[in-house]
Formats: sequence, structure tokens, C-alpha cells
Amino acid sequence: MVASADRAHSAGGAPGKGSRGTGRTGERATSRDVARAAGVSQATVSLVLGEKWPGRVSERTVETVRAAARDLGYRPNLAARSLRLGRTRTVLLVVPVLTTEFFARVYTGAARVAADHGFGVVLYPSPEGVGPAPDPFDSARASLDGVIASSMAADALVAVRGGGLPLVMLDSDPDDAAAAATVNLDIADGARQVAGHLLGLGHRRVAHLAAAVDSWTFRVRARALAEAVDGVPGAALSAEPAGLSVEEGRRAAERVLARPGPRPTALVCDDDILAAGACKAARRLGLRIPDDISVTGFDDLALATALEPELTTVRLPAEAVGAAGMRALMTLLDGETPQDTVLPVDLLPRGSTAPPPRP
Amino acid sequence: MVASADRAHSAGGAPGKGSRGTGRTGERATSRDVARAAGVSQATVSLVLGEKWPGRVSERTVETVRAAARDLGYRPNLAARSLRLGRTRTVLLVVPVLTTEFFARVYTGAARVAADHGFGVVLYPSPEGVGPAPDPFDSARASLDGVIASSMAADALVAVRGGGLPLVMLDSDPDDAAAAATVNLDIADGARQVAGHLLGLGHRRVAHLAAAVDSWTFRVRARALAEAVDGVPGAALSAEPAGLSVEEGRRAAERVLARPGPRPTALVCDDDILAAGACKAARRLGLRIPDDISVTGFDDLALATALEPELTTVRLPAEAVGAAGMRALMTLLDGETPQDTVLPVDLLPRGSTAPPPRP
DNA sequence: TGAGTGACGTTGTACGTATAACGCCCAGCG
DNA sequence: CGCTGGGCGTTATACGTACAACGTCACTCA
Repeated sequence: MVASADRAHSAGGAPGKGSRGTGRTGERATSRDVARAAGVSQATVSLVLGEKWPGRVSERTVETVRAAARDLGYRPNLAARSLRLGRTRTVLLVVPVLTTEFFARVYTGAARVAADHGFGVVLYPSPEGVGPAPDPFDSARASLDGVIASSMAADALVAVRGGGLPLVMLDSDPDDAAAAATVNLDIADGARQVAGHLLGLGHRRVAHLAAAVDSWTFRVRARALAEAVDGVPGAALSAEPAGLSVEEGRRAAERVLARPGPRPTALVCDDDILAAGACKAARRLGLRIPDDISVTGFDDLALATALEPELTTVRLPAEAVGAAGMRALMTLLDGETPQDTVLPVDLLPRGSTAPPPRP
Repeated sequence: MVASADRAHSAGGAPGKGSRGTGRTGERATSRDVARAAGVSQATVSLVLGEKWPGRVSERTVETVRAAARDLGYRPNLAARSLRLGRTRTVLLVVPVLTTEFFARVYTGAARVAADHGFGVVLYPSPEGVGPAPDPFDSARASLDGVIASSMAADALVAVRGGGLPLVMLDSDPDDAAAAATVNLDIADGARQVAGHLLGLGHRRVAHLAAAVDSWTFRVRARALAEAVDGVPGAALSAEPAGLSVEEGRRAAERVLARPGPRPTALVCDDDILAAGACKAARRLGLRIPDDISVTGFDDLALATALEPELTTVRLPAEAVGAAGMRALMTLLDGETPQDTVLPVDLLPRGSTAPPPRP
């Protein structure tokens, strides 16, 4: 029997090995080491640790194996497992930038759900100003089991779509999608809430600092905003494109405020960063917020409450977006069909909005 | 000869296979497929693609193999490669939170350098409010080749230190370190620059809103600040602990300003977020910035220029920290000994600081 | 002519895991 | 008594790669 030899080995083995000792990478215990220590075959270890043992291995043996694994600090080699299984338990998250609080939160939400399922998340190669990367799957780690992509990561999308992997799209047109599932925020509703809030306060001349990004999200928002405002007699919406930075926001707002004709009394900005720029522009022109002009943003970043007055904004549940995206992908990987998700958004009225000044 | 059979296969193979067609995950071409298509053995493919062919394979064959690989869209299976090599080309980055602009930038810098070396970066499991995770290597993806850890990720450090992997520490005491290398910012110099700026403007009563985080960085900064201020006759520094949020910053500043005795004329805050809170507190008390009180921050986040007046702060080159950390780790993995790095920081004087009010 | 020498590849194997397929032994049953 | 069948494991194999260790020719040179 092999068992006797194994037992002998196991007896002296535990103290002798010391995978702790130097801690060198190569010395990690393998399932075969565990098997020797427990006096069973490697296959048995695999069955036990994979929870496939009921009906095939006795409880006594199961305990022995588990104890041995624990003693040796056994951790399965993921490379080997991936190779064997053909699945990597790794998914790719494609976002335009990570240094933006919004997408950092999306990542956080996605990573949390992934971890619950034993999955890891890697980010699209160089998460900053991607550029025309040759192929995301090239530099991205490992083979992947699936992809979650924001429609705002325009550069990467071409390559991603052709990848043939299960794909969940964020902020993208549910119809057009080559995606198996989509996760969206209720963009139109957010726009309506903002419009309703401002119109309710009495504003009639509203300007929209529109993100100069060609994405479904911003198109839908612009349209919903226009419809809501134009639906009220005497109210009008004008739009001005703006890059997504404080500085660009300031410049765009200055352009708007320098236009001939009556000045808008409210500025709706496509995100909080832009809104911060808009506030600076207003102040430079000697306008008080909110007395002379109201300003709103989107996202509810930390920035929103750092400004004075605090910014009226629409909270977009970024973590929830990431989490829902990951859940959809997990469903997809289980062979089922996930539902398209639409997450609700909330207007947070704060100090930057008030009724327009009396003329 | 095997070659003839292979050639026959290759002739019909290319159009027939279509790894593009359905794009299913399992259908990716392997090095053996490439070998068949090129009419050579798998070993030869490996030699060619691994650039180990000079002197062993003819240029003609090399070209054939490369063409075949290109046609089939061959991408090596990283799991198999890792298994074979025993190295994963993946490193772990441990940071306290990712939704903080600073660490998102650290990640960005690190990821860029890693990509240049063909490495991937994974983040410590749940990058938000980690909590007492059992073992980072458990949930972290794959086996790892090395670790970069910020000393601010206190929870994770215990497990990381025992890991026995090549370790680069960020923001940590160069002496104490169990790390093979450290990357630091010139924290003391930053503190001296701020102190010099304020003292030069004439401030004598300075309060320090000190991050309530037990880390080397903040200890060094507090000490350097105290030394610089106390070195000037008649000047005094008082400290007040604060959590790292706008709200906590506001509360801490309110505590400072409510103290009995003469009010400080300048608030030095341990980061820009805190500083934003401090500004709010000052305004609530009717103090104008910078006329009645000066405020400074650290980090130079986007927030700093969004505030009004713009925040005087110390720019900490976050991307450079990540990049330097990764370079040190790469050096380490090459078997060489990297030097400890100290990166310079710059004071950016802006609108939130001015001479103190005349009494 | 026959051994030596490159040049050019090939065969074989190992990495660590998961699982299909196959024992072996004992209880129970006809 | 022989046969079945369940309980408990085992043996063998494949995943795709990288590389060590071998051929095998075609020439060269003594």
C-alpha cells in the first residue's frame, strides 16, 4: 500500500516543510502535498476541497484532509485551476478613467460582488487616457470570462465588442447593444427631476452645460431635459458643450453667460465637476449663487458638499451600477439570461438652487 | 513525415476554424494549432514566439510561424504560461481606498509601469473599507509575484508582511520596513514649505488639522510642522485630530475655532478634503478666507481648484509614487536591489492664503 | 572515408488541478 | 455460494505552455 509510506512522510512532514519559513514563492504547498500529509491521493484532496465528496469520501477522511490542508496553509494554484477548468474567474471592467470618483465607485461595487462569487476584476489596461490600444485582451491580464464595459470608454469598445465574450454594457442603449445585458441609470428621470425642480422654483431660462462626450447617457439626458423644459410655456433651454473638467466647465459657463440677450437664471451641468467650474464662472462675473443664478450638477461626488453653497445635484448610485453589472454578468456566466436593469436616481436639493431673481 | 499531414491540415484549417466566427471562449487557438498551421512542432512555435529562436530556427520558418500565429489570432493562454513558469506576472497593490483620488492616481501610475513590463495589477480585495479580511492572498486573484502596499492600508498590512513575497512599501518608515524597498514622498519638506509660506506671510498662531490615521506619513508631517513653527520666536502650532472627510474636517475646524484664547490665523489641513471642510467651518463663523483666516491642504486634488478661493496646497505626485513603487518591484523581481526613493513635493500658493489680519 | 560540427528542429516532460473511469471490499440477497 | 451494488477511494489523463535533452541531416576537414 502506498498509504503506509505516505503516513510516514506526513508524520515528519509538517514541521519539516515550513512553507512559512522563508516564504519563497515556489514553496507553496500543492494539493499533492496535502494528499501525502493526509495519507490519501491527490484526487481525494481535490474532491474534498471542491466540496464534491458527499457519497464518495467518508467524513473521517474529509476531516483528515481538511486538517492537513489547514496545517500546510494550502492555497490552490489558480493558474493550474484556470488551465484545467478553462475558466479564469476573472472579468474585465472597461471604464474611461479611474481617477474619476464616479468610476472608482463603479469599480468598487463591481469588485465587491465579484469577490462574493470568487471572481476577480481587472481594469482595462491603462485606465487613464487609454488611447488606441491594439487590443484590450492583449495587455489585459489573463484570459477572461467576461466583460463589463461602460459606453463612455469609447476607445475600447470596438475591440471589446468583437471579443465574443459575455458582455454587459453600462450606460448604453438597451436596443442597439451587442451586449447580452445592460445596466442603466434612469437618466431621463434624473433630467426630469432637475427640470421639474428648477421650473418649480420659477426658472424659465435654463442653460445646459452638456458633456462633450458622444454617449447614449448624455444624449438621452439632453433630450429629456429639452422636452421637460420646452413642455412649459415660456420656458426655454439652451445648450453649450463642455469638456469634463473644472476648467472646461468654467469656460463653457462663461461662454453661456456672455451670450447676447437675457441671461439664463439656471445652469444645469452634466456633472458636479462641471458645476464647480460653472460656479467659479458665475462668481467671476459677480453673480451670487443661488440669489442671482442657480447651478445644478449630477453624480453627487464628495465635491458637491465641499462647495459653498452646497451643490444641488442628482445622486447617481455608482456602486450600484457596478454591482448590478457584475450580478448580470454572473447570471450570464451561469447560463441564464439576466434582465436589463434600470437604477433609480435621486435629486438632492441643496443650497445652490433658489427661485430666480425678480427682474 | 508528420509534416505532410500537418500541411494538409493547415491548408484547409485556416478558413475552416474561424476563431472569430462565434467567438466562444473555448475556441481560442493554441500554440499547437499554430504549429499545425505552420507545419512545425509546438515546441518550435514556443521558441519563435518567445524570441528564443536565434541560432535554432531558420528565418524562413520563423516567418511562417509568425504568419500562422497572426492568421489564427493566437494569444498565449496566460494560465498555462503561469503554471509552467511559476510566475504570474501579476502584482498586488494594497491601498486603503480607491475612491479617493489620491490612491486612484497611485494605481494609475503603477498600472502604467506594470503594463510596460507585461505585468498586471490587482487591487486588494474590497478596496473600500476593507475590514478584517482573512487573508489578502485568499481573495486576491491568482498567485502573485509581488506586493506594493501603502502603509495607510493598516488592516491589510499584517497579512501582507507575512506573505514572504517581494514587498515594496509606500509612505512607510524606511528603517522599520520589513519591505525590500520603500517609496516615499518628501513629507518633511512639504511640511516645511507650508510652514515657511505661512510664517513668511506673518502668521504666528497656526492650527494643524491632523489626520486621525496612525501612519508614518502623518507622524512625520506633524513633527516637521511643529519643528518648523516652533523654531520661530513667538510662533506656536496647535493640533486637532480629524477624520478624513469634508464633514469631519468641518467639525474639527469648528472645535479649533471655538477654543478659548486667541484664534489661530491659519489652518494647515492634512489633505484637501479636510481643508474643504475647514473652509466651510470658517465661513459658518463668518470668517472670510483668506482675509480673516488662511487655509492650506495637501494633495492638490481636483477639489483644490474647484473651491473658492482656490486652495493653497502641496502637490503630492501620486502617479509618480505608484510608478516608482512598481519600478522598484520590477527591479526586485529582476533579482537586483532597488534604491529607496524619495519624491519631491511642491507647494502651490493659491488664493486661500494671505497675511493674517491686523489685530 | 569517417568523425566532427553546426544548423534546424523534434520528442518528451513538468507545472498543479479537476474529473472520468475504474477498482476493491464487504454486506445483502437470491 | 455467487452475484450485485453501494461505499470509498484510486489511477490516469488533459488543460497549454516552456524548455531540456535529444535526433538528423548536410557539410567540412583531416
